[in-house]
Amino acid sequence: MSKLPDLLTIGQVVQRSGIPHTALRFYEDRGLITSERTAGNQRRYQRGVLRRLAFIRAAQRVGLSLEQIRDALATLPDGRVPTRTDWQRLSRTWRAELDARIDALQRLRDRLTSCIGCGCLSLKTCSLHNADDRFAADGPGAPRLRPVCEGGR
Amino acid sequence: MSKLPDLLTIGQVVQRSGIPHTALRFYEDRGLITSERTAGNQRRYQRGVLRRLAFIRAAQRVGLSLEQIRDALATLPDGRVPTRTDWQRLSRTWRAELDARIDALQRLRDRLTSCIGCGCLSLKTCSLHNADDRFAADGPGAPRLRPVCEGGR
DNA sequence: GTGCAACCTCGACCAAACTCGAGGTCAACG
DNA sequence: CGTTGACCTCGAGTTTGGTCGAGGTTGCAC
Repeated sequence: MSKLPDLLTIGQVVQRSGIPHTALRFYEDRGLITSERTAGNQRRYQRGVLRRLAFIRAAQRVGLSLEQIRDALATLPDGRVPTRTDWQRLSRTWRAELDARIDALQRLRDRLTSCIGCGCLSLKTCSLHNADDRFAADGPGAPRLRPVCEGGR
Repeated sequence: MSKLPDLLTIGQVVQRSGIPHTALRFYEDRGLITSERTAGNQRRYQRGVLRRLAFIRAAQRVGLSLEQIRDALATLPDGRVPTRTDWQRLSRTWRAELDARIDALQRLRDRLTSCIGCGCLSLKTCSLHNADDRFAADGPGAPRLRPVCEGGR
């Protein structure tokens, strides 16, 4: 009986994920994915890496940094293949963060229209400016989702 | 004469905008703002620069690149102080862009939940992955600033 | 007319997220 | 055994959006 091979070469992963090999190695460096090695020191990936990669790309698309993604992936079980439940847990986290992000964007859009749009924009009184302050002072507590763009550092 | 002391030093602009002087010079280099010079070669900003700066920060917050912002600002009249109407025109542009971004984020969130969340994630069939493909084809060169979502391009 | 803060330029450096290239190894086919 | 293509490491380069520091000038108060 022909059985699907359990381990993928880097070339196969490139082909199936669309992610360049340079990026794969980069992700490995950064601890987002892992690989085993053959006797000849070549990488062999477990199938699950494809799901991880899809997840990484999806998370990047919504503006999360590799560091944040790595931290999230680190919550997946180490020894075994993640179950549907494991992924669901992660997904719920992203869902909440996405909701927050959408919310922030909508607020911003509405302010932008009513504030810049009306020509009243003043650094003293404008709510857009105040919004900046609020963002800047967002500090204490858990590290928030990186804002869409961090105004000044 | 009633010559209004309309011109601000860079220090004053820093104080009133909260943007560091290094960034101000950087923005000037990139053509986002302009300044006049005194006989002694020091920058003097027109009052309107404050509104421009607020606009720049607001646009950055929603994930637009300085290049995009510069292009948008370039549509403002060159010789005269922009009127409310000028700003309104710009604001409408952003409004559309923001709407598109919000839309894309929502779609992504829904897909993420229904796709990764359900554990079905497959690189062959998953719509998340198909969305990724467009990304992978982005060609060589350095990565663009990761947009909130690749909706507008 | 001097002291000093504020300002100037310019080049180096930072961080993220990669890409590229050089120089070498491994695996499989003929 | 030789060739070819896939793979390896490691360091340097790229873009965006800045910051930092050195070394020099300006502006204003005393």
